[in-house]
Amino acid sequence: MLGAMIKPVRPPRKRAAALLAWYDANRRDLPWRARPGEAPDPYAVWLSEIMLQQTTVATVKGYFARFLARWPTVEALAAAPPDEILAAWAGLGYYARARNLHACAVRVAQAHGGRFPQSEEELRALPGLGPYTAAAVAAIAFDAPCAAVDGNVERVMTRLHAIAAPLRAAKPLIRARTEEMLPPARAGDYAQALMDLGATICTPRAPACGACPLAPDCAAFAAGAAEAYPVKAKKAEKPKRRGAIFILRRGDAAMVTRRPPKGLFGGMTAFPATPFTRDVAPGDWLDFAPCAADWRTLPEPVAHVFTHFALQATVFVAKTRKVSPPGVDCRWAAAGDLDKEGLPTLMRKAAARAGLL
DNA sequence: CAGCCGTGGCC
DNA sequence: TGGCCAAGGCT
Repeated sequence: MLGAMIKPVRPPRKRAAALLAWYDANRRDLPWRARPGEAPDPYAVWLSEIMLQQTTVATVKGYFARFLARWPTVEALAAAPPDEILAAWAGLGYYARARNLHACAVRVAQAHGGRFPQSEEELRALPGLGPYTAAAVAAIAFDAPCAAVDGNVERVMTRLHAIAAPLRAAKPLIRARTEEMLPPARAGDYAQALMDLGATICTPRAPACGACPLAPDCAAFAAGAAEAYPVKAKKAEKPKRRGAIFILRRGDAAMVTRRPPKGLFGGMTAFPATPFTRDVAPGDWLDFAPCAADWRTLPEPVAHVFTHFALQATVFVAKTRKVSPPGVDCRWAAAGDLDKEGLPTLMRKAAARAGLL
């Protein structure tokens, strides 16, 4: 009877074997993923990992295909004008990723002879690669024995071990639990297996525990409380802000400008606008117009929700006959070419509202 | 180190 | 409909 109260959990190595067996039978076929037995392309692995940061697989697929077709190698990407990369990234969000993408490509091309370094430490030193991405590229592209801990893994591990501490405090334990299962070989498959499990079985809501290869070991499942994990801190209330976007028409063209290199939409092409990082009172809006003109507001403001605030942007439109754009970094963009300019989604909404798209 | 940084889809 | 979520990194 001794031990009758102890849950018969398999040792980490057995759990990993069960996970890898499940992965071999259920792995997702993704465009950036090497087929079994084929060598992964480190460039494709890296590019996909950057795009997938806080971004869904469905959204990334189109961007990944376009980038890989246009810039097939890291050298090609390094040689591309940063503006073209930013424009191609438009709509994907978190534009610092695009700036770091190019900076990283240049570094790999120049300092590493066009080959990605294989160690987690060297990868971690590249722009845009944090703890997760460095480990993921090392494991997936080079089979280095590294544990890549992302949101999927955090969910799987907090459930597997019923880790009730809030996520931030739980991170060291989650890492230890992930590393203890790391198989000596197949580190890349292990990383991808955990992500596939998190994406298809161990989902945030309504997890399919009945189909989970780790269910026999899962403390949360045993307690019937899988959905209770991970425990997250309360989120701050999302502020509501107001602002304005200015569309200056000159015949068929509209004035666009280059956003400052950092901050919201850093480096992107956009219409002139009030600051969005704070609420700007309607009475102050015209202070930020690119020039004096007969500015008319469109009837309905454009609504756009960012990660940490919700914006209601009133769109102003005016016509001018001046030949030269009124500001530094300003130029005229033909309405028919606006698609190629690579406008962030908020600016596309404004253009559409003004009838330019 | 908590705040900043996009977007689209889901229920 | 609004909150939550998705393969995080930077400062």
